[in-house]
Amino acid sequence: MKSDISNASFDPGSIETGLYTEWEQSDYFAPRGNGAGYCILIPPPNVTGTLHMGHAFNQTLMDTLIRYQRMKGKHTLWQMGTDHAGIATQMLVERQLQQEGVSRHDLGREVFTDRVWRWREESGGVISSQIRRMGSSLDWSRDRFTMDEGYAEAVLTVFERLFDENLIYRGQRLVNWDPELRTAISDLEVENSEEQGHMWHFHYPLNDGLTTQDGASYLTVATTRPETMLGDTAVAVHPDDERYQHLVGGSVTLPLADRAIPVIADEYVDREFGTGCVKITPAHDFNDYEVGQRHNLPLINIFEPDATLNENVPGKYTGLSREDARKAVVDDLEADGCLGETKPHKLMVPRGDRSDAIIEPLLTDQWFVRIKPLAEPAIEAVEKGDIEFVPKQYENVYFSWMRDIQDWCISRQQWWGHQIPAWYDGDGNIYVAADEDRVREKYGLDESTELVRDPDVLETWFSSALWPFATLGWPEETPELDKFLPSDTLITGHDIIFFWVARMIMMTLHFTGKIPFRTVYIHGLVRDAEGQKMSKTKGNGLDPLDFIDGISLDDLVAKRTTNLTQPQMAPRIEKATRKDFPEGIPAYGTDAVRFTFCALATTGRDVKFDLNRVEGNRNFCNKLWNATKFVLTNTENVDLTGVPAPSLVDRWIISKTHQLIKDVEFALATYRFDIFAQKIYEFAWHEYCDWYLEFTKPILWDESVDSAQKNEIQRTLLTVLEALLRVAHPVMPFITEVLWSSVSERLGISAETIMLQEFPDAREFAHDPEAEAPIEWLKGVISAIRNIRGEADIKPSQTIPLLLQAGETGDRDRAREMESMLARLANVENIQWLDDNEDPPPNALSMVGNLKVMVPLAGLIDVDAELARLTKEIDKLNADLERISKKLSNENFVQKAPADVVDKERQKALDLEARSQALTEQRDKVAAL
RNA sequence: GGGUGUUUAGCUCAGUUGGGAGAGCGACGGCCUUACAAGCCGUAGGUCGCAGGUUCGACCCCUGCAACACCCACCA
Repeated sequence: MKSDISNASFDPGSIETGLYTEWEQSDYFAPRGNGAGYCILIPPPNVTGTLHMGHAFNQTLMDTLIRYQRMKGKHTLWQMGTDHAGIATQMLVERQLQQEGVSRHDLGREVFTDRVWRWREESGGVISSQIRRMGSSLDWSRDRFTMDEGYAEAVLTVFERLFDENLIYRGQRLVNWDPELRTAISDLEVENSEEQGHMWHFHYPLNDGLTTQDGASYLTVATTRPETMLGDTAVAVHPDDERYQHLVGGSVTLPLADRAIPVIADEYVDREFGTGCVKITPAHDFNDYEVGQRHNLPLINIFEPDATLNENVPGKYTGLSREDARKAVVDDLEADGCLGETKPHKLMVPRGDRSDAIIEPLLTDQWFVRIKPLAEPAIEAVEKGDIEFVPKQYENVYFSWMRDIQDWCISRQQWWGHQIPAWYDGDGNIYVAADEDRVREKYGLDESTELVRDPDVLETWFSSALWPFATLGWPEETPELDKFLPSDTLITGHDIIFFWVARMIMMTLHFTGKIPFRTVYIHGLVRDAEGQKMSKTKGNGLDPLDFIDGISLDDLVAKRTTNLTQPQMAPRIEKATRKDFPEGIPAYGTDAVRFTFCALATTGRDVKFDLNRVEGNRNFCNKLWNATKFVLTNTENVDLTGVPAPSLVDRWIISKTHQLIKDVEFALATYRFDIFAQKIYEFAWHEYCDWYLEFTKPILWDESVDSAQKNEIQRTLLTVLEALLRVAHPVMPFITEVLWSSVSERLGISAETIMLQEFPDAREFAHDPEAEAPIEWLKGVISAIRNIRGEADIKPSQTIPLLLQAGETGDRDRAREMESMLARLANVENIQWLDDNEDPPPNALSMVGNLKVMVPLAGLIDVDAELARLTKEIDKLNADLERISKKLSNENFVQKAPADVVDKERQKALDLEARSQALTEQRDKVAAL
């Protein structure tokens, strides 16, 4: 992309828009070249979703690695794909229908799913365009959807094989039931939260004249779920509990229901807790279910799928909601004199992660994956180190879950998703194959057998689990499977380790015999600046696109307050928004946002997202822009022929470039995206711009300097900048592309894009300690003068004379050599060397090593201010000196510490002492004035 | 109840095998110096959560405690 940057100021929107389309149309994102394969799996976003902070963070890291590896010459694939997101998508469309006043049942299954497909067509483009706006270099040509034809084939094949291997079964089990969505969900989809409730004590009258030890004619049970008592089928006590042993085998009458239920003994009961008597409701509690199994208790299901009470309870309760039934039961028990004490009680309430409805354990027929046999090899793969987690401690999280894994409920009573490929005949026999024809063929059934297909669908994560191989053409044997499986790095948040990562490992190992990926990089979750989870309900969410492209305050308020699940929050959200963003949010651009995410990606902790960081990094982009502008306007006539003969400052910045490349490569190899960003920032701003560009000015602008010398500087300005842009490209693709096109042209490089250039090689930039030392010395002297200026309040525009004295051998030559830079960067004139025995005029002194840097007072300097500055400096030195002397006078230290450490400390003490002494003498002189 | 992580400058966070406490933002002071005021120069902030231990030496290793965060778990 060609654009004239010499007169323009930095405007992210104008350079970023359009560039992505050019890249994509030029097919730069597709795998290319003969290098080794490198592949990253994208966690497929919901097809009907919109980009959120998690995506932006996640994709920044993935794209940084992908672009880096592509530049390293790898045959790189980052494949695009989206997820059908069963429950989430169905809920969304159902909500739309609700606004139209119809339900999915009014439409019927086929019309409804057609409607979802249509919605997917309409809205699927949103997330794609947002991902493009992030600059993510995904291979769109291989875009997959978890319900496209080939993918569906993979899903059906997996289901059938697992069924045939007896690893999938159908059974009646107590499952987590979401009464609002009216479907089963898996253990992982249940979120437990502590909520305030009550503990009720009920009296169940003993039968046959039995009494307790203290003479009561009833047993007292405690419960947090009064309404479930209507389904009780026993009361349990601990077998060794002396208080109740004599009652075991007897019975009580269940009030309200007026049934006799047995008193049983079971180890499950905790004698210490409550009264030591537990009501047992096998059909509505996971523990009670187990107890019921052990004692052959009947199961009485008292709930309809929507959690209203059914006909298995006394008629007056039938049809009531859980909440109403609870109240009625408590009231009626009280009226009957069966209610004991009631007290507030904190309890864990299970809620559906999608619906937020309270989950009900319910006895239903569901499909399960027998997971243990799949888990074992998956555990082993991580134990052996074939798969590695970064950071390492997540392996323990993985192990602890995998070793205690429970069978996986995969059927959902929904319409949107992969319908389960199982058919039933009139006798309830089960047949599994991809479609009905294949069922008949496989099981030898003719048309006389009537088959009905199971109406349920598979949960979304069942199909996502196949992502590593289903996207590459499995069950066909494709070249892609060969090249890109296993993939290299999986980058994801810790919230989906169980949902997705573990299941991919199990499924991929089982069906391909290969691991799905070598490294799992786990990043933190994105929170707001206060560390709160971002959520629509709280109204503290930020849409990445809003600070990439900017948004007005009114638009932001509108966005945050529409479609709220709790509309009453709107005023509060509006107020907070107007306070936080009085001017709306400016457009910071994608590069700044990506750079920020990288900088925040320290290992293993959540990130608090702060827009101030984005602003700072936008400024960094601006810095790069202007530096390039400077370089371009000062290198117009550069001559690139001949062998480079870099000067000392050139050699210094080249050596720094060498170090930069080594540092960033190490950072990426160890997944330290924060260090990667930090090194680039540090080098570009504080070495290249702050120092090197300033060093070049006196040379470039001095008419007495010969053109050959200028040319070397110009050449280095360009080559270092060109390398820097390539180093930074993985994290800030847009601005580097634009700047690079001009810089590379100046260097005679003809190439269409930076993204297919090689990543810089450290060996092409000489490591040069002999150039670094004098330049660091020069920086020290300049800083010393600036310090005197700052502290003594000498105007920058005031040119001052400079005196130098003492110092190391060679300092004198250095000073002469770099006089022009010293003069310009510190605005000094008449640099004068004094012999060691010469007595300097009254002056302000600063020490650089042993070198005395002096600015004559001569009416320039306030004596009191100078005394204060010296005192401060001396105090600092003396504090250091004291600490070191103490160390050195410790015999143990001198004897036991390594000799080189001791020598170093001794040398340090000598230096400090000399400097302190010089400054102290100086203070006396100034004081005497 | 079990587990993991965090605790360093006003804020957000680095600190690689134990050997002189750092950055960004913010604050303060000074500058329109011909790339950039989205900038430049300078300055000030920290008994590194607490208490012990190991060591010549601890932000770093060990033990205990505290606070916060998150994950897992069936306590009626």
